[in-house]
Amino acid sequence: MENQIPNGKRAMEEELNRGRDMANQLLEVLAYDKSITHLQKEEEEGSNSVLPFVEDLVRKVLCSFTNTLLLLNSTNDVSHEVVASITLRDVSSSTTTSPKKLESVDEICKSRKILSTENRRRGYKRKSIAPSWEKDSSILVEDGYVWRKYGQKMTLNAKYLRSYYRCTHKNDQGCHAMKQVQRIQDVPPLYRTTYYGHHTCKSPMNPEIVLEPLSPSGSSTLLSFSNSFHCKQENPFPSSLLASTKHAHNQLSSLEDLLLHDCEVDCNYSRRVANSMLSSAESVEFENVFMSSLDFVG
DNA sequence: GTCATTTGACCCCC
DNA sequence: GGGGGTCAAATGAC
Repeated sequence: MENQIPNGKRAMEEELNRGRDMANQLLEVLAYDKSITHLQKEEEEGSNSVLPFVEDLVRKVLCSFTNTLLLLNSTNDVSHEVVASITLRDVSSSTTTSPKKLESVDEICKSRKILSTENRRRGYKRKSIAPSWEKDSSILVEDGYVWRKYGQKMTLNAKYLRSYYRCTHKNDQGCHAMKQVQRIQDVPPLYRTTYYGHHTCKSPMNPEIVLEPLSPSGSSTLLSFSNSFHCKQENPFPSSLLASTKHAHNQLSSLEDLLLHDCEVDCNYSRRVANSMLSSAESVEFENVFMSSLDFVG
């Protein structure tokens, strides 16, 4: 049954995967080039570099590949909208305790607990949808969207934590796309990324593209991206990779964390990317962390 | 002050 | 009943 995918479709998938891989490689090259020319550019203030423009273009290409793959994996005969089961707790009996009336810290704590247990789950939703698609990869490919981590969990039959992400634009644009990242293999590192729902947001990396709804079809296709380029860690390098200093800092801390606790990643790649994101001083600081992490690894 | 991540707890669903 | 998905307070970074 699973082999009923038409050859044409499979060929398209392979071609799209290849294109996407190449776009990723190009992005990597750009990041490397950026790090090399970083100091030069500082001295050449006012020079009009085309790098940001090229980078933007590459991201758009990347988004196109991602979106096309998503669309390709959707089926025609299933309802577009993914309906998550929404279960609201009976709120009629809930009480609102005013902390102002409490006299002791203990009581405040207790009231917080009460508020937590009685009110915090009113909007509780549970995903009841089949994954849109999933892929296994030893690298963690940029998909052109910005994700926000909302939880992580150790699962029963897994050696590693599973991380839960939702689209950053869930609140401002009501985008319900989600993904899970589960490391499934140690050596070589292998990650399984499972996508749920679809992006209805206009990604900042790709403002022109709004994804059409994906079907929640159970016939998710396993996409194996060939790994002709080196390891890029998943969420610590989201699509906002080079977008802002703020993100760069966040990613640096994630990167440090990776280097210290998840040493299987390609350190050289991480090093280049991190350096490309940072100022000279920060790069020096990062190098210190990097070198000490190498010492730690031995 | 704002925003992202961490983390313990809640609770749906198998 | 327990696993796993989600929430939201706490915390940290900027």
